[in-house]
Amino acid sequence: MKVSRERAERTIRERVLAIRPRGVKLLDRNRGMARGHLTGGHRSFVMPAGHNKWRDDQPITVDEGSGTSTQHVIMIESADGEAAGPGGSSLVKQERTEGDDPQHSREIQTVETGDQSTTAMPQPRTRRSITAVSGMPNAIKSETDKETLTVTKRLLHTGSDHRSDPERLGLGPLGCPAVPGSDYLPIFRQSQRTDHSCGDGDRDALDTGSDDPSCSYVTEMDPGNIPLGLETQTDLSRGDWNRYRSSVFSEGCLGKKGEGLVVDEVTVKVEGDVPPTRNGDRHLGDGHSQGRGFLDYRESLETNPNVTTHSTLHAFRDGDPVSRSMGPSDSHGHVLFDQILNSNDMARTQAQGGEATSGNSKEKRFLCMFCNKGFSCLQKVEIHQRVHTGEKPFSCTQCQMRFAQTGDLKRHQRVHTGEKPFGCHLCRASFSHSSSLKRHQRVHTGEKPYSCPQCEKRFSHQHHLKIHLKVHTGARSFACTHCGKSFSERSYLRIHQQKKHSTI
DNA sequence: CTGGGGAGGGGGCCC
DNA sequence: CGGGCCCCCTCCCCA
Repeated sequence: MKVSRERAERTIRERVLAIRPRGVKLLDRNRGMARGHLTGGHRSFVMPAGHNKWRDDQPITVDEGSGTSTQHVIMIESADGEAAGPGGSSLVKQERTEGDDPQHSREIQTVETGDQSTTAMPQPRTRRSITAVSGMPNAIKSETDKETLTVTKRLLHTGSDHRSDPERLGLGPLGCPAVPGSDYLPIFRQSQRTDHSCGDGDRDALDTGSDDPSCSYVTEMDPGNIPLGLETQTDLSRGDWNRYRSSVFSEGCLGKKGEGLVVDEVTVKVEGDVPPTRNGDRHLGDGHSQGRGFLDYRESLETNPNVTTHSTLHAFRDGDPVSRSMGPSDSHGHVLFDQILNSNDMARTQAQGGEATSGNSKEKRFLCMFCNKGFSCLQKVEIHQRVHTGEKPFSCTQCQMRFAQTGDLKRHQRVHTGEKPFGCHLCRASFSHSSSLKRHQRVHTGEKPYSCPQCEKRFSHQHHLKIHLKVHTGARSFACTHCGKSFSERSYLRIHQQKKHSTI
């Protein structure tokens, strides 16, 4: 397998160098940062193992600046790809050929001009989804889905260390980094309008009234130290806006510096059915434990044509199409952005961070470009923005789960190790979560901090209160598909179906 | 059988 | 990086 993979890589490399030295993205999901081979791999184009049926002639439109060209996408599945599970190894090669498609040109133009023109695209192409599910059988979207995909080449940077691994990003310690080389200069040019920020007026405290629609950072590009290309995991729960934009950098599949080849910024606009939100997905699904639930979750992420990713590290440039799309002038972007945060996120943002920009603005000068929440340093805002972008650079070596924060990964790994370091001193119970222990101890203390406003009933779990509230509201949102009977809880529905209809 | 409630597992996110 | 909170999920018990 190794020989096979090396051969494939060598072939790709040779062809890349021969054909399009700057326009290649190589992606190997098995060689994420954990292995240190390809630290900047994006999951932008993920062909499922077993679905490597992307034809060699499936084009991706590429803006070459002065014109357009068509790239071919070739998926090469490593021999161990499928065996490695959903995150199996795969390579994506984009091979440039000539022969423009007028339709592609139109797509590029619409993207380059941004704004509503993208949404008003007269005849969206019907195209096989570029976002496919790893290991999922019906991954390829219906041909009827209207999807477009545009790859826009923006920045070429070769010959340097395209650092993408969070540990190598050159970012300082989380505590508050001295951004290397003062690369980032926060500039607050936020509009009084907050269309791009979920319409949360509370976050306008630091607005300065500039017409610039976005909170921008000026990046003084240091060719040798550009933090780019965090591997991206899309996350519908946080962002189902239709714009897909990520920066694709590769250090070269062979891990050799200087061969980095760049299809730099990839803008993929996908139009299709309204995507399910994560919450909706979960309600529709019937399992969420580590097995099936996770796969469902992945499916929701990767099969949905509206899955988007966004590499925030590039999003601060002026003239950036994404910035425009998120700007007040982009009504479509406004709508899309409203979808980014579900109501829970909105409420949480307001509750937890809504005052961040107003309470201590001097301390929290770095604003999230998506929600305007303020942070005290750049790295924190970058981590926060993963909430919106879906970037999850930290992957579990055991199960392919991915996390936006390293601490979450560390905590998750207790699932595999069985470690439960939080033991109750009143009983023998132990937990992997500190919060679980704290919650458990309410059993001993009798504390029930969650009270129902309707009947004064109290609960030790907040979720219990939430369920209980349905008693008052009469909400029954789980209906049996067989008999129509509705239930207030999914578990009730499931039990009902098991007993009445023998499903599941 | 249905539904209410207790409890634990675990991810997201912020401090 | 750990602590902590929030949230969703499932399982279980019991009236």
